[in-house]
Amino acid sequence: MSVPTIKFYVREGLLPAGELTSPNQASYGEAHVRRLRLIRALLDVGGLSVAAIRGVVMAVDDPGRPVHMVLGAATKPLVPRYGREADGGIEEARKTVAGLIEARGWRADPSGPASDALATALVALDELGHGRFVEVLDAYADAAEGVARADLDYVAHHVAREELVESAVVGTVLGDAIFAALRRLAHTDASNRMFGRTEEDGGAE
Amino acid sequence: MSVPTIKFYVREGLLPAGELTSPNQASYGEAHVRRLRLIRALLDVGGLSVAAIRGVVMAVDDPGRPVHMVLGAATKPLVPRYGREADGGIEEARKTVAGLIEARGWRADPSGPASDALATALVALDELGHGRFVEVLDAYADAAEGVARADLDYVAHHVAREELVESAVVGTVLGDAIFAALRRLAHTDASNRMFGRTEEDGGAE
DNA sequence: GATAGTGGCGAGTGCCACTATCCATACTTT
DNA sequence: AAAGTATGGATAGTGGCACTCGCCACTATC
Repeated sequence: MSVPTIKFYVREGLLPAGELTSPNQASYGEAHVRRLRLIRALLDVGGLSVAAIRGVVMAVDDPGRPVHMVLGAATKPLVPRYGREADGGIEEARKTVAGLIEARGWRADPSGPASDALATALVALDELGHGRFVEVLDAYADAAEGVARADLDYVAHHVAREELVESAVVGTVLGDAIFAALRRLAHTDASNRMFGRTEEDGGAE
Repeated sequence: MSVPTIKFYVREGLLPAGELTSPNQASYGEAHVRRLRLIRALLDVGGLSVAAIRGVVMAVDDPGRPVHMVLGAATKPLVPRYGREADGGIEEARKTVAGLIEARGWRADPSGPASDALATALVALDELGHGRFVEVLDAYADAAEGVARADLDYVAHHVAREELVESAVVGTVLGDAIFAALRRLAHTDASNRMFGRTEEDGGAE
């Protein structure tokens, strides 16, 4: 971690400035190192932009807000922003999403950012000729519930209350990466069973 | 979709040039439109780079190769490239991953890119004080297997053999996005149940 | 026959995550 | 005490990437 980079993060508001002991001497503590690791994790593994990370840390550092609001604010920058404003059929996709939320009994906003992201992805899939994919959406939702349960379980056992928000952010971002990697491995396994290969370089999907 | 952008894609090798009917007139067909949609999906939803997409389409278009090799080549650019070379403890994480693959009986390469990505994420988690997370890794793996089964099921029923490779790419990328969104929704649900909120703006994580 | 569009190509744009340079001051070494 | 080095702060520059512009010769269209 180079010094100029750290200065850059301080300027961008990702990292609090060290406490000045003299006009040109500042001291950094364990909290700074920890924050730095958080930034690197969100940046490298999560692929977040500096602006998004700024949003996250501002929410994490906000002292007086009720927990669930901080959670909302902190995780809002985590859902990726899709460029295109869906050429068409987005309404139908939204209905599908709303129906899923309804059927599952989820207490979630059918017009929130996560629902938007889901609808956008479904539209893209449909445009590529995979409209029938919605038929397996339930299996995905089952898996998502399973993962969410595991996350809650972990949080309940291993996370202190004051670390809750940061843990939620970390878990959301790194959890995505971990699950994606596991899915790749499971796909590789399936593909190799199907086509009868067992070793070699990259591993077929 | 602006004309210069399309010209750019052709130049970058993402999109085959149209068939020239005159020295300066080319005709584009359904295949081009489809390819364009694929590119936009990978770019916008999947967040792939142009270079990665070039790798994908080259593999997809390669006619003579055995299916599993094309699958491997096509999905290789899909696993994200993490910048940092893990400060330490990567060896232990690798062992954890290898152990998981072994325990699951997965036919997957414990030193392939997906395994690498998983190990990197685990290291990052550990550095942030969440080393115990490995305890819930099995639940994640269960979910990943469930999703992979659903994917296979979908492919078996709805995908023609000649579309297999492209579908695998699309499914890998969009599937990630879809699952991530569903996970967000499931988290929102859990959080709202826990903190007793039911509506309002963004949806708390 | 003027306007507008096309293929092809090199160069330019804007955004983003850094990185280099500078300055004045302060700590460290000898 | 003198020399060298490091730090905080600020401004400007770099490189990569996904486009985007402008130019050219030519052609399709009104």
